[in-house]
Amino acid sequence: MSEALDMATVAALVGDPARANILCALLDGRSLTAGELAYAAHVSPQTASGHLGKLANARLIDVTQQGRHRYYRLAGRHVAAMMESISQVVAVAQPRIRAVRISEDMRNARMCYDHIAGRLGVTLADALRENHHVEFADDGGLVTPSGETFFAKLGIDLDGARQSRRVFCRPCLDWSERRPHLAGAVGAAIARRLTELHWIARKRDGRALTITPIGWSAIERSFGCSLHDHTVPARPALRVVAG
Amino acid sequence: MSEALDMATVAALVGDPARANILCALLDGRSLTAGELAYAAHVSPQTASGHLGKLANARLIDVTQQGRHRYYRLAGRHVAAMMESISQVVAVAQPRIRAVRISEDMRNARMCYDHIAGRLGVTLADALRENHHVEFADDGGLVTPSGETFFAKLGIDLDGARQSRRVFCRPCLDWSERRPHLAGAVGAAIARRLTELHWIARKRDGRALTITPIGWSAIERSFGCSLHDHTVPARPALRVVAG
DNA sequence: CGATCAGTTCGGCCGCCGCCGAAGCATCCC
DNA sequence: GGGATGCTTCGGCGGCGGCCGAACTGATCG
Repeated sequence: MSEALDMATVAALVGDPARANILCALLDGRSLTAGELAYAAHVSPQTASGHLGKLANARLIDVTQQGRHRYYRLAGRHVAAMMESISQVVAVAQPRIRAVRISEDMRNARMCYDHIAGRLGVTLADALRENHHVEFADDGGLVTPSGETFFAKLGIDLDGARQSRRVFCRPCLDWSERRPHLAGAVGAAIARRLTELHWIARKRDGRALTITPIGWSAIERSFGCSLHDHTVPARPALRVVAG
Repeated sequence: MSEALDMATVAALVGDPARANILCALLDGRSLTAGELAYAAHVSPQTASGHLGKLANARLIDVTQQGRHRYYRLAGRHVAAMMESISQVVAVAQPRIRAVRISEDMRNARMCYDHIAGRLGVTLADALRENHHVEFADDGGLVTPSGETFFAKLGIDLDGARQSRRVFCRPCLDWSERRPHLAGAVGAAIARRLTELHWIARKRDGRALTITPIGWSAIERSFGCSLHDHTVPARPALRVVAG
């Protein structure tokens, strides 16, 4: 009974457009400053500050101060999971025509809290499934023995992931592609490893990802998939100079 | 971007105490009349009607008319999953002293959408895990080969459950016990089968469950667990007469 | 057919909450 | 120290939305 009241409180926090925008902006797992979040939420700094205070007070987000900046981030995976499940309800309940313009960068490859989403995420998940390295059900999955050796060869530490007490392997309905990509501990481990190998890299301030020229062929080779659906990799020299 | 707006809309629907109460009341998967829901939400019938209209309009609940009654139910598992994930955030974010009085009936055994929760749910999950019939990770799990035969012997159709495209097996943090019970397709199949066998039965209008005298020993025997933590089964003769 | 009951619709009241301007603190830089 | 900049607090305005009383619809029953 009182549980429902607490749930209403939490839901009401997410139920404000500005706060929902803030939480969505944090969904990629990074820390953002109050100013950046105010901009993302399309509200003034004072207003954002109020919202951030409420979210932090309810322990949906955490803060760390750094100089005169305050960095906010999601309080944990459980918050990301909640946002995802709300998004699922939206997808099921309001299957309206997707007139919304999704940036091509985001569609191609992006981070979804701590794993890879977008065309790249779906392509990788398809490849892993086709090669019987993983199996999916509606809201769960598992890594096959052949998958174990495959991930080991890639340098992905599955035992470590398993110890994290997270599920190994979980399909997550892709927001833009409407087909599952790989989430869970394995999804996070893959994203971590591919970043480490510089096969993928975050674009400057955004959830979008770049597939590096090295990564392009390396991913196609090791995952046995084709990335031809993706746009050509952005000129890396330019990016390095710009960065 | 617009996705965040939609999410805010859905979250705002859950964010009202009366509506949260309504959704929680429907969490056991049954259909309730508008009047019952008004009572559950502690609001007048007119007010409840307004809320129900909004929830139905947003496709969070479905309606069927029967005579002069209108029966409302959750629009699907995705809604139950969302409510569960919100509840998880509440549990993690507000670990305050549980001063709330939980009814002993509810703590002992209850339905959680379509599977068994409460002490019984946790006990069953523990037994299944101890006997290596299932394995759990943080947010996923699997049925072992020994589990397959175990469930088959109980008359639980795992293949059918697998075809439903739901995860086989998923731990779900128990609301009252703070430890995992078994959810997913297997959880639902177990609940269905145990009801079929009359080992458990719903108490009259509520999520709470009764363990029948037959069920008491049968469950202890077949699952290899002790139910001594549970209260003695309520007098069945009385219940039959009353029902 | 009137009476009753379940449920919804209408209308108006009221309070909560999101919003921004202005001011108040910190921190950093010269 | 002075003056930026980043963020928060305060205060008052305005509107959305939840609430209930009253009236309406439609089903059931004698």
